[in-house]
Amino acid sequence: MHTILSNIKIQVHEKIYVKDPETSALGKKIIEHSILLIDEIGFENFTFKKLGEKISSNESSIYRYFESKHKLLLYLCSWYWSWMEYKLVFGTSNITNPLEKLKKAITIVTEKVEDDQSTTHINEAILNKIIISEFTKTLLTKEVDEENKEGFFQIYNRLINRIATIVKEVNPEYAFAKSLVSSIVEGSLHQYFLKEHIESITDCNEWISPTDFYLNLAEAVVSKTKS
Amino acid sequence: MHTILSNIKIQVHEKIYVKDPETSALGKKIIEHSILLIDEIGFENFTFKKLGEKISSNESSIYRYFESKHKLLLYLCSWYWSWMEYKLVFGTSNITNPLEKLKKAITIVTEKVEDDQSTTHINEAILNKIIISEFTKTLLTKEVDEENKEGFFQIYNRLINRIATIVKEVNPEYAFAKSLVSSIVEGSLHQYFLKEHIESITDCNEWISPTDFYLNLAEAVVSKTKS
DNA sequence: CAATACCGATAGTAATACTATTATATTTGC
DNA sequence: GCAAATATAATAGTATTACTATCGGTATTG
Repeated sequence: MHTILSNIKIQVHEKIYVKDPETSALGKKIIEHSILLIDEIGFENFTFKKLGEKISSNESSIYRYFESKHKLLLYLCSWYWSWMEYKLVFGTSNITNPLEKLKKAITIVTEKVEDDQSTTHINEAILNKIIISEFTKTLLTKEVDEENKEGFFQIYNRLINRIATIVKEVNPEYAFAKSLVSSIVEGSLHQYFLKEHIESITDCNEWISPTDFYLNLAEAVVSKTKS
Repeated sequence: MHTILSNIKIQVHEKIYVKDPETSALGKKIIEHSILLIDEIGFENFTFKKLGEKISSNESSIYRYFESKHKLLLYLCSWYWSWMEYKLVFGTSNITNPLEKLKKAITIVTEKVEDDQSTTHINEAILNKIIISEFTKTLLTKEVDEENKEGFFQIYNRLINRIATIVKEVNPEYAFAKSLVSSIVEGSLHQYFLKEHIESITDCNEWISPTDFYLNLAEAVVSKTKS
């Protein structure tokens, strides 16, 4: 996996950034430390000024890469889902049995994320924590329609639809493939959050993972005979 | 339902407000118009100053009721879930068959919300729109642990657990009752959001409702034989 | 009818989320 | 190797936000 990932290009929509952070050392530093800082203090308390201090750079320099902190968050999310899509495509490509393929897909998108050593400036395990706490906030804004039209959620969209296609292969009769997948992907983030913060309304804990829960759920749902 | 709801007291944790808005005309006006204004411009753009202008009152007066806009949102969410809990308890009380009871419960928490005429200053249909767009934001903060400890999410918690108990009655073997319910309640909000804004990743539309999706899902999951 | 709670108005503060300008480094292309 | 182009840093400035504090007037109540 190492060599392959370092070769493929993680795609992020061009209009999300002013200048591509992958093209300079400062850009990479911005990405690397924004992940750490957002995780540390939360997106609400995160500012470009604070980030500038952390990387011994200037607020105004960061604005040359991202026009707002919201766009930076969109960048991180896009990057994450692109990386996840890669893992999905790679991890399921050689499985022919649809149900097995679906199980593998669900495992990939719901399992605990470990750091991917092939990207030196991005810690995926920490980025995943940000996705858990901040991703839905990128959708839940008054600008969602425009941003969706611009294609800022394209990759996420494609990821959901890839898995929905697998669901359809397992059971062409099932009428809610997209809703099932979007609720699994988003729900999985939510279960991880509850596990850490509001344990009283989840069964997920040290021994039971969101993956266990959703594998069980998906299997029950797609194998259900028509009612 | 009319007379009963106007008699029961919707409970909101005391520490959420500085002064109970139910005790004065201004307080009720704050609640009524904060719902309308948050729906109109979104929580991020909502300020006490703007609300003050809308109700021909002063910013500082609103601060006498809520110490921050975050607390006001917590109030609205608590109110909503308390109202929903009432509807749940009332709507399921006379059903003895566990599966029927569960179906009814899921229907209540996932169906389209209509305005409840018995509360004159609160438009539940619009409040529901706010819950869809803003509720998860109340959880996804750096203060969630303290606030949870304070009991600010108590009612939501109780609602989830009430339904989880019904799941257990239907199938005592099922190991993920709480996760199932929390993912249905939160997921339903998400599906409503997608239906309005990112239709490409949901099957819900004019004809298929989140309720259809989740009734089908829950039935499949709880009736599944142990694997 | 006096006390008191309530509300509105005003002022002020530190921080946020930027924009604009200028100066200084650094890179690159010839 | 040097000029030109580009990137970055430093500084200043703006409108807005999210409050806090104070004060004076009005309505309520005991």
